[in-house]
Order: sequence, then structure tokens, then C-alpha cells
Amino acid sequence: MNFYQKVYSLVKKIPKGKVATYGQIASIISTPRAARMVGWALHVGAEENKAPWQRVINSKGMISTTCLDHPKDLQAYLLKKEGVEVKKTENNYFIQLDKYLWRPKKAKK
DNA sequence: AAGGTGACTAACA
DNA sequence: ATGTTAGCCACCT
Repeated sequence: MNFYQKVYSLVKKIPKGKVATYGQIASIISTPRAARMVGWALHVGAEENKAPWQRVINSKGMISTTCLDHPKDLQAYLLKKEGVEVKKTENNYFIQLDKYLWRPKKAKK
């Protein structure tokens, strides 16, 4: 299984109304520092693999989409539809990780 | 094969 | 506090 295949698989496991960070996903996959790869993997074939790429954001809880044509508006819109509160800022969107961050395996310790 | 890029993260100034 | 630089790992040229 390719790296991004894992990414899609994991992303698809994110429950509705929750979000995850690139770093966390990368960490779960087995490459804690390949956060960049996660985003890139989604970039190449998220929709193709039917993965909810909109639920994946950066550590700050903001929609990065650094240099893509993907409108952040769309991502924010989708998240709102999912039930996630998306706060709009001047040039970006902000999500409360404390409330909506998905916790795989529920590692409460 | 080597170098460069990238939807990131974290540390340093 | 914010801004910039470096490290990171897989894919592309």
C-alpha cells in the first residue's frame, strides 16, 4: 500500500463533524514528520479516492491550502455542512481543534 | 542518481 | 507576540 493510500484510508475514517491535522495523520500512518506528504497526498487524489480532504487541516486549526486554487470557502462550506463550526477570519478560516479535533484510538491518558 | 518541491511543523530571531 | 529558516519524507524531473 502506498503512502497516500494509507492517508486516504485514515482520512475516510474521520467521523463526520470532526477534523484532523496533517501531523497527526502522518503520525498515525507511521511517519510522524511526513505531514507535508499527507497534504500532498490529498492534493493528488483525495476526491479521486473519495476521502474527506476538507476534514484535514493544519496544526493551528486553520485551512492552509497554501498555494492551491482550491477555494477555502468551499472547504469551510463543506465543514459547516458536516456540522463543524468554522470561524471566518479576514483571509482564512479557523476551526476549534479543542472541540472538533478527531482523536483516533482515543488515547486518553 | 541527485536535486527540487510541497495542502506541514517547529524552533529561532 | 509575529516573521523567517530549517527539517522533514515521499514524489517528480
